[in-house]
Amino acid sequence: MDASSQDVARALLGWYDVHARDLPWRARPGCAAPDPYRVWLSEVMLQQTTVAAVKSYFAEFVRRWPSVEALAAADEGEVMAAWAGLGYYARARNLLACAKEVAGRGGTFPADELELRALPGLGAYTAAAVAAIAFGQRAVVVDANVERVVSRLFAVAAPLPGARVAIRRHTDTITPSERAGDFAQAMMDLGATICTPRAPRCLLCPLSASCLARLHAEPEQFPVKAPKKARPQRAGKAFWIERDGAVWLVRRPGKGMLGGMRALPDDGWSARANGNGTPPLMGPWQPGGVVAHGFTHFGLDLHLAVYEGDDWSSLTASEGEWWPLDSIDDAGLPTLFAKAARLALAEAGEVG
DNA sequence: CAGACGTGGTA
DNA sequence: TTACCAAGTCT
Repeated sequence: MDASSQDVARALLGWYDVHARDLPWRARPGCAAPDPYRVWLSEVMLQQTTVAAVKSYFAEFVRRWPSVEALAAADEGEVMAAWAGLGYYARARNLLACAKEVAGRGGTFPADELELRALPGLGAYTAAAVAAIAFGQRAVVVDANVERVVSRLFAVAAPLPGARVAIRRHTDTITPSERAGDFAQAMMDLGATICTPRAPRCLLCPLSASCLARLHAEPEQFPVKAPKKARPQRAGKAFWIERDGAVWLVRRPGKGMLGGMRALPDDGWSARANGNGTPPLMGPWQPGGVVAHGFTHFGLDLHLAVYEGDDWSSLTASEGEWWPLDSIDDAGLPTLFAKAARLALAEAGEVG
């Protein structure tokens, strides 16, 4: 590490000592060492997810499952339901699988980055982050914040994702041996509050004197990104089947879209194709409203179809369950189907 | 390696 | 309203 790299780390840590965000999963300064369980849980929740969205989920998870052993013993359906609304549901499946692995080794997370990387749901970023934040290891932590800060600091002209190798090399250069966890969190706090995607607050930035983007061009021009592909628009149906104050819910297959989540029956829509219109039982159906929902890789117009018949005999318990409408909020429906349920209940309310 | 994989907030 | 963006991982 040359002198200027040390200057960057020193300036950033000095700024962090004053301006660190107070977040629920962070150890208070001067208090006990961070709890690896809380660090890991928060890092998984924060993957592609905002701090604001994570806070209430983190509080509820640590309340219900205060330790990795407690989480490892949890019912999978309850974990999936507790994750409902947070998105990227493979994270919840991997979370439980990881908890079981860690519980199997005595409830102790490995402190080594490579061993962490081998656990379910821990990729390059999360393994480095947990090694640094929970265990104080020097690890090169690169997330979207760090990519933005570093691409500006060094005016990296190559577009993402190809520039990742160069950005990682630059990050390695400025990462200190001491306080590696604070350094990583400081980079992320800087990216979240000062070195923002739009209108960065360079006048408040502790690194502005070293920033090549600020020197040569507009900082907003970094990071350079490859153009994005168009997002297809799809249409499909969700089926609302009500009986004696309960609605028929199914469990989606373990993998793929909304995998493992409780759901309304649907007609097979996907990112690739519209639904085929096939309902889960024969009989009279009435069209309901439409829910517009945006996924990362496609948009969906979900058309609600309401069953108006009185023969439910073809619905078997192995395929689904009757869920009481007065506790529909506890069903653990992902947001798309929670919206659809809200719409169905609102329409029923208007009629009745 | 490019695509699959959620959702809510912001401009 | 559309588009982009957020502490990525897996295949």
